Amino acid sequence: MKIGYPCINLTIGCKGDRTFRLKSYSEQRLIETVTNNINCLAAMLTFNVEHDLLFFRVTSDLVPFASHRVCQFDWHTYFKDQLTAIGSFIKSHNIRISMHPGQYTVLNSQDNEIFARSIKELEYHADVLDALGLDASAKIQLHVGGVYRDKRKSVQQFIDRYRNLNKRIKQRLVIENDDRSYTADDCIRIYEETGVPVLFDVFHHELNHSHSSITDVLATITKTWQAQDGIPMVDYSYHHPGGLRVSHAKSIDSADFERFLTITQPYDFDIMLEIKDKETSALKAVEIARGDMRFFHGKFTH
DNA sequence: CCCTGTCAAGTCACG
DNA sequence: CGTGACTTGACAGGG
Repeated sequence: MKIGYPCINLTIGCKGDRTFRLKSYSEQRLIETVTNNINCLAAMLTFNVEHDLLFFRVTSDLVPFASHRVCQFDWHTYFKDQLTAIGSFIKSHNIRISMHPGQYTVLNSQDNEIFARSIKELEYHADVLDALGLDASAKIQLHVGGVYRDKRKSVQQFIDRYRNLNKRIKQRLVIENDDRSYTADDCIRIYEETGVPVLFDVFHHELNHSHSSITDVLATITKTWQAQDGIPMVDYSYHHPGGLRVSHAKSIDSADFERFLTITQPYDFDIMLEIKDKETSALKAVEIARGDMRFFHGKFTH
């Protein structure tokens, strides 16, 4: 089990997700921004290793507009040395990496333009992970997409599109249950048709689930990850109970997290803590996991 | 320097 | 029909 947080670090004063407006695009601006973001990525990974945070999500903003037609720059070659070095660091410290394209990436879209842009975006994400030299255990997590008032048809569209993906993308793509349209059970059904691994989001499951319990789902999704995929990834967050607004908590609820670790004790997976204060909560989670080894039988990775 | 409207892109629920 | 939420605030022009 590895514990991590997504995309940006709020402690080290360098977040690595700098971007700019499309109107102000220039090759010079892109190079400056990507240089900053890559340097910050290296700094964040160094911080993480020093603090036993061995799971990290790389921001989709690493190379802004990379999948947009305005970007003709060969960033892949230009930054080859730096990316290779970061990839070596990741591998030598056994860090698990994920990426998560934004809400505009919709593989099952009914609009062919949106579909084509989504492919470009997935290619960009695969480019980043390939440039880092990472194997197929570095994943790109994606929601199934739109429902378009006909879930059966929309699921079939996803399956057809998935089957036609390049191997380069397919070997990295995993699907994640979302908070309103596709439940973990829906994702599992898609796995049965395609073999695509299922990333379990605990918070989304609480908002949008069928009958299955957390442990039922974990038992099933564990089987969707094959040897080359690595152990399952799980997104964990927490929302304030009883509140009118349903939103991610500012900081981790230690009791809830400990309860979660306890009920999921038979399963091994990497946990991404999607909590606003980022590494602060992830560090608390590491302390909880480390301090309560009787639950984990040593599965927590130091 | 501060303020704030706007930002590449999609889908869906809510009023 | 317009707005907000989603994985998230930051950019950039005007005062």
